[in-house]
Amino acid sequence: MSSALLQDLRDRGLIFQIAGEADLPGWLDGGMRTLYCGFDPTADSLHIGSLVPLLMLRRFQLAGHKPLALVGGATGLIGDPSFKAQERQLNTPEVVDGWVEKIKNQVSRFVDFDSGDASAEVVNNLEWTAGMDVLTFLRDVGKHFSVNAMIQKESVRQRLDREGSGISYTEFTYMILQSFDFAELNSRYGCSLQIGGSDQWGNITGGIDLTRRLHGNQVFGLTMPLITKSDGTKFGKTESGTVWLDARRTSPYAFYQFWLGTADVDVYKFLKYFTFLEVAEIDRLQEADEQRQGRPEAQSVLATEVTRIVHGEEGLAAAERITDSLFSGSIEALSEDDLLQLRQDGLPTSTVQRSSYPQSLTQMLVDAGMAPSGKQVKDALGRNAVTINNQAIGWEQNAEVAACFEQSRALFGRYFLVRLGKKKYHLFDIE
RNA sequence: GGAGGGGUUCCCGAGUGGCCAAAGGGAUCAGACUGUAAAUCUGACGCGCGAGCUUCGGUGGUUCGAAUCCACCCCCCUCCA
Repeated sequence: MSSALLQDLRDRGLIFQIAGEADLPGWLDGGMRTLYCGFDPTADSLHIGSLVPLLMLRRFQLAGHKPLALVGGATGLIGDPSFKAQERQLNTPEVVDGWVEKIKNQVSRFVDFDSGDASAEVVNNLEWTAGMDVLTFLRDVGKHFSVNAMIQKESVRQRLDREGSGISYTEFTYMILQSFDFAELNSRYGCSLQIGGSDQWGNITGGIDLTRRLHGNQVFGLTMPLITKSDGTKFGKTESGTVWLDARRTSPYAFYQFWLGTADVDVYKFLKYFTFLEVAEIDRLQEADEQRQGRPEAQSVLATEVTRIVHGEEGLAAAERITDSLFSGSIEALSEDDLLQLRQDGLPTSTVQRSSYPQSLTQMLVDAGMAPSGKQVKDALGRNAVTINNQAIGWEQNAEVAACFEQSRALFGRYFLVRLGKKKYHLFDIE
């Protein structure tokens, strides 16, 4: 059953490196196996960078294996130096602890906890590290690590070689902690496969070595490729920052829009990475898109599928509702209920008092978070790139806020839909 | 503790007394072209509608004038002890 899984993962381009490649297919076919992937709490939410490993856990579960999602309550206190250019600021234990709870919750949505023997579990590595004393750690764990080998790892190479940065003993120890996790999960759960991003290779192989030395067991590792975009810019960022999995940080609407904006050259690859659609189906979609003139369908499929996975049917419906009304329907066609719904669905909204308008439009839009500085609004105004209820506003009207938001032009006496550029919308509720 | 090298606007990185709000590249934003894509071209890119205001690790000082010079301090890196 499971060599098929590996084949599928290969077809999707999801496999970067495998440790124990020769034995892994047979081992997976031999029955239900337990695997794990770690997620460190570096914020109160994971971002889309964690989506591939999360879905990977699910893919293994669907193939009949048992996934463990490890939330790094301990490792999150230390900070992973892998491929990081600089030493990171430590967070307080209280803060990290709060994040652990949130991330546990988040992670739980991606795997199935009611799957018989293959039911997922969430574990926290603080459980087996918090009580360990330094001498035990150094004698029982540290003794198995060769510093000579550790400094050879590519993941810390730039911190060791590069002039102008360095690495603290604390971060250098991270690898040992994560390795110990693997060994510990091996003895507690019989866990024998760790998956992670390609940047985790060094940490994973460290854990494989330690498990063999400590318990004499052969375990496996599998890494996924770094997600890249064809234009070389970083995946997962938008002008407003990171794309988070938490709906409170990135609304389902914004999330949906993020995927909709995927470049043609990347979209089929992302469909394979981020959805459960069959590879053959994705290939068919690609062919159909290539036959057709003009706009491909793939982006829409991608946005729909991923938004459904992360935010559920309801979140998807909200995102589609806003998208449809803003980008295809004309806003005059919206009912007051529709506007309220958009607001609830996560369309950015501000309430402004009629009596206390800001001095200028630039100020108002900056206050609303539509642009980081007045300069950018000014620029947009100069190019007729700002519209209020579909009416273009020019630079000369910058100081005439009241006129721009004149009540007679309002939708339902109070709403103004302001567009900046092609894609940024904001609803103003004038009281 | 000693010697040397560094800390510049989001990032990388020039700049060593005025022509510096500070080269260049990247990222980002807007416009044109399009398909809410890419590529390309154009413009913006410390803040402010504006007059103007605030920046080059920190604090003082020299000077008509300092990112640039001086003093002290903080932080980072390399080598030595």
